[in-house]
Amino acid sequence: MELTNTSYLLLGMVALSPMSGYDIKQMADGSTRHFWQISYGQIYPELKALEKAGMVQAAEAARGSRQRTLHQLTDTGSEALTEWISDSTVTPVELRDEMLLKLFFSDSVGKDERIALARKMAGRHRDAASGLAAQEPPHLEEPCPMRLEVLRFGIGLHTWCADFYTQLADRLAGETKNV
Amino acid sequence: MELTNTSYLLLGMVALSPMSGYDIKQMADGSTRHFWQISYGQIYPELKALEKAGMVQAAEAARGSRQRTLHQLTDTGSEALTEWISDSTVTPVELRDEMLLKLFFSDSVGKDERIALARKMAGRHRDAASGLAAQEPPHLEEPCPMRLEVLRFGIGLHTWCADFYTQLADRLAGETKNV
DNA sequence: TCCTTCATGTAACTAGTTACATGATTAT
DNA sequence: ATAATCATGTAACTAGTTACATGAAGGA
Repeated sequence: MELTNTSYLLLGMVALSPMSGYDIKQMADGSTRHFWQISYGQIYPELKALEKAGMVQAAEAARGSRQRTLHQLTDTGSEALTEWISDSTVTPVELRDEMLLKLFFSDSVGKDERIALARKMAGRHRDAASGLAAQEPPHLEEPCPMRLEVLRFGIGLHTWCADFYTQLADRLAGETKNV
Repeated sequence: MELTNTSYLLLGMVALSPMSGYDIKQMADGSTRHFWQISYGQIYPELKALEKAGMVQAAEAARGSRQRTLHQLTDTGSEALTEWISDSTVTPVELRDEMLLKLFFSDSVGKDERIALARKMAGRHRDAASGLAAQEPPHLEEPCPMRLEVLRFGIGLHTWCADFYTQLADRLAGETKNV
């Protein structure tokens, strides 16, 4: 079976503790979302496939009469996960930004629209940064240092972006030429 | 007809000057690639669709017996493009980074592997930044200021990332605890 | 001669999203 | 009551990539 990065995300999550598909989605939304989104449409079918491949083991764990299936990493799954993490093949970071595409072509529109766009972008990144900052655990204990490092990366990145676009907007507003 | 962001990328490109699908690909690879990739598999069918929708006008412009179809923006296309750029609806930036996903889960692997990964990532961003820097025009004339701003954004972003991962790797290497 | 670049295209595939359906539990 | 949350799932769709095919022109 060919595992995708999303498969490894699932393996990595159940490695932290046994989880349901719902748990994984919650966890991912609160951690990996800013650089790797996932949806239920991937999670549930993929968990089934991983179980079939012997990478995770499913166990019924209903709460009352509300069904719930916990998934636990197997030795095979753990091995596959470790191998994947250890393989440091360089892969490119993929970025897609509609607003940046607009900014790229915005020479043809009026100055005010251009500035407004840059300011919106600055705001977007400020919001993203503060959203991530809210995820930071209040206590200074560090059970999983790298998760915290990655979170701080996200905060720093969006803060940098916010600053860039703020400065850009200010600079554009300060220029006298162009209408 | 429902236009996608990729459609607008094509419109934006042919707005600069009439272009063939091949030209667009070259242009995009040398400019928008770092935040909006495109492939021939999208370009050619989409150009046909845009022509049918009256957004671009195709004209045969063979060089010798080597075929070539130039596409020119129509008034309808120009209007659609301007409207799209002017609409400053806030859309999220999409990021996908396999290596960052590995780093996120790398608490379970050895310290050396973790550091190696961070260094690889630093290198990746250094390379990306210098690749973009090579795109910078040598002459200081600015026909399309925003294109240059977006390029500088890319350079700055990757430089920031490179610095982050370098510092992270150094910090991890400096720590005494953990094996 | 042969490799690279110019140039256009398509078919098959992969990944991922959206929208929906179902139903139990808990909080307001 | 009823809204929100917990929980699982699927079908249809969309976007995008990959791999291939074709062929001419130009340079080594």
